[in-house]
Amino acid sequence: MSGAACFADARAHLVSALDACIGDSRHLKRALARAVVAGLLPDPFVSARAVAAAAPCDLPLAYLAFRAAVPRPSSFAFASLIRAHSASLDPSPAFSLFAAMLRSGLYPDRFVLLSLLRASARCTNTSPSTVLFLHAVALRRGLHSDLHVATSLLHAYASLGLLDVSLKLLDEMPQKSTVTYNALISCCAKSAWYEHGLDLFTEMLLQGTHVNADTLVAGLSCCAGLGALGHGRSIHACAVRRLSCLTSELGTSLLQMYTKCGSLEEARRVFDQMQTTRDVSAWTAMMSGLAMHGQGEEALDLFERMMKDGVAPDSMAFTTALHACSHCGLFEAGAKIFKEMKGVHGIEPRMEHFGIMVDLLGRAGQLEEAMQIVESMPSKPSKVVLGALLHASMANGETMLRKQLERQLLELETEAGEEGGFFVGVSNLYAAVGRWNEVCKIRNKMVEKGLKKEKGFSLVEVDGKLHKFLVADKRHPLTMEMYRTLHGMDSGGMMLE
DNA sequence: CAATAGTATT
Repeated sequence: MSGAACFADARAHLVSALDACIGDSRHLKRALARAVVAGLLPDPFVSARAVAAAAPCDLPLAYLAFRAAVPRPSSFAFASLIRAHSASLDPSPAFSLFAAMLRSGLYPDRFVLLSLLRASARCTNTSPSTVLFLHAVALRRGLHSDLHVATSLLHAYASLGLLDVSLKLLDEMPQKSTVTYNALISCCAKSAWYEHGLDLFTEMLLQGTHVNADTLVAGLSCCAGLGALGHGRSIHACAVRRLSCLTSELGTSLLQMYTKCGSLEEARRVFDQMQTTRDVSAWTAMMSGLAMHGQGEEALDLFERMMKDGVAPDSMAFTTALHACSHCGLFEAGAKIFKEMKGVHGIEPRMEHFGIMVDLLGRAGQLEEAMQIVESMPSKPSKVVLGALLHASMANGETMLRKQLERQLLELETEAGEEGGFFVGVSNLYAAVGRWNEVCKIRNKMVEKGLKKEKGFSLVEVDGKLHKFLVADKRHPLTMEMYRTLHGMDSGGMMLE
């Protein structure tokens, strides 16, 4: 056998060995060691296969193989690493790798593009220009009409909150899949575009696009946001008709929908049906529903039962349990849970937990303790935490502290370039204590920045049709009658609940 | 090799 043939043979052998241990870090290390000994790891082809095999389970090892390539890593090696990062907790290194890839003169292919779009959608701090750039790349390379690329692109825009762009893209897509719709509907729910989400759901049914369990989950989130009980019920019926059993995801969405729509009874019924499929999410949704309806004690009972059932609480479960305590005035129970969170369960409290604790202690009149919480925090308190403390100091007549907090909060606001909603929130806090000077200052600042708060509105479902009412809305033909009824409820001493 | 529940606050 000639030298060249021998080399090729050894290389092929090694590559198949590498492929055989994808995801198995220990075996991979052994195969890599053999590659090094045989002097084959620098071969870009071998290196790339090693990167691909190691990336899903052992990133440092993948980088080792990546850097070994001579003269440089191949496109395939870049793609594997970028893909691994796009799926990880912090996808941002995917972009540095992409930059390095471009610098070494390699073009992004379909796989790289898909991974980068996924990374954009999952990063919390992606800038719109990143997605715009990837969009341009897709167009330039003629990949924009590929169904998966188009779906990922639409999802990337939607994750930024640019839903109008996503909807336009959807409109222009020659073919759309279930996944395309699911991605968009769930983003609508996340960005409070509930009505659009439900419209898309209906559109799917009308044009015969297949609806799966995930579609129903996304649709239910929209119903929950709208309080559209009727629509929620028909999605529930749809689920019962199509699926043999309730998955925990679907059950959890149903719980959320029913409790947010005010039907605790139906939520309970679903929860009872879920005996074998209850996980942390399901327990959490039920707890939150109870707390929402003023049943804090029951929520805490559920929290206890969950742990007895052997389901470990996570960060969100604690958020919910603490909120139940704060909301229902169970101050001692809340303090105990907060302590045990780290002490017994080893879960580090985060910003939300601190915020709820400050709120809870403030309501209990324990301002000292609330301040201690803020001082004990590992990072700078967010505006929510400071706002809770401000609220507490106002309720407790602490002028000094209040003044200090007001200054801090305003600084935070101005540097962050906030949206309208929070400005209004802060100005309401000032208004509540009659500090009209401060109210004026904030309002002026908002005008300067061209910020406007979206008008408040409520939605009411009657006979399956949604009706929208803006603040001080008088356009409905039956306006007078409605206001009369409202006033009647006020003065007639009619009690709700 | 496209998307994926449950929380808190405005």
